[in-house]
Amino acid sequence: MQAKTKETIAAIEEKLTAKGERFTDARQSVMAALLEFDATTAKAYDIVEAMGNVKPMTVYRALDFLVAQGLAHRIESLNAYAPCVENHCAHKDSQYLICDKCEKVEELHSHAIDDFIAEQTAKDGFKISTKVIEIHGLCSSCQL
Amino acid sequence: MQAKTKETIAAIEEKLTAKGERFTDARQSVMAALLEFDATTAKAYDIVEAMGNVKPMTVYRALDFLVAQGLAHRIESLNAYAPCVENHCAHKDSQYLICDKCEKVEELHSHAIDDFIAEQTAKDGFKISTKVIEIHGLCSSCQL
DNA sequence: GAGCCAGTTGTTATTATGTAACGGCAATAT
DNA sequence: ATATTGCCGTTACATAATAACAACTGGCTC
Repeated sequence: MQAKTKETIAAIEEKLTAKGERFTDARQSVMAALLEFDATTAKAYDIVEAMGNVKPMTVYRALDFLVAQGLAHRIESLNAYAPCVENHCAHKDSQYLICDKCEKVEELHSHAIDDFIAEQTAKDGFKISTKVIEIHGLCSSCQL
Repeated sequence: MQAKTKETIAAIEEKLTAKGERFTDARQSVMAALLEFDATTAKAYDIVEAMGNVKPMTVYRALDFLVAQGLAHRIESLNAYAPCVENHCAHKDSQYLICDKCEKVEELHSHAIDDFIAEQTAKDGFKISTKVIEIHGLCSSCQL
């Protein structure tokens, strides 16, 4: 386990306990596993495998928790997850840039895109609850 | 089977043969089944069930074809499919408004949104290949 | 401390979703 | 007619996710 992972876990622990949430062993382990993939996406069963001796159910439950806490994102178009350590503003409205080669995920937080979509959908009288915005392609490093 | 479905199938047949594509029985049946769901999303296995006596593989193959031809869309966030009859411009860059109550899907074709995203991602040197933009919420009818 | 409650975990089984592989058949091309 | 290509049927399998229920844990209250 990378040193950085340990640090991050410790920092998260602090934040969660402050919030009154329980950062249990299972949750820590899954978060750690996710972080070890180093900003690339990981499938639930990748984590199951990486952890060894754990049941899928355990991993899915932990992932649900992490997503709810904004510590991970689910990437719908890949059935995968990415860790998220930075705590940005709302966190509900992000857009993901997913490199299909190196699998790294970057987040955009364009209020402009949000506003734009809100404006366009308002015309239809559509009431937005959640948005899935996942942009696939090649990151700058992988274009070489 | 609705009368409208038959018409639509016939129209598609014509268009596909003009393109040199084969609109086989399996493909027709799956397209018809998809249309019968009447603009709501359908899961692959819903179609398997609706058709009876068909294997999943058959349905998945037909769906792949239909998606490739722009006659259906895959909704990643639902693992589902929606028919698409109108032939709009590029067809690669649409945004979907998905009502979580009635399951109807509407398409936006906002060049503005596209341009905006292109502009934002250009800053990161990210080269876009495909975009998944799926907006969930309630359509105007279902808000009442 | 004893009892209680909500949240969490362990375990098993099951459902849902999607593919691989291969042989045969059908349409088209040479 | 024969080769080639694409399509289909079938079986088996792989991957993704959830249901259900019992047991445990941590913090409450009395």
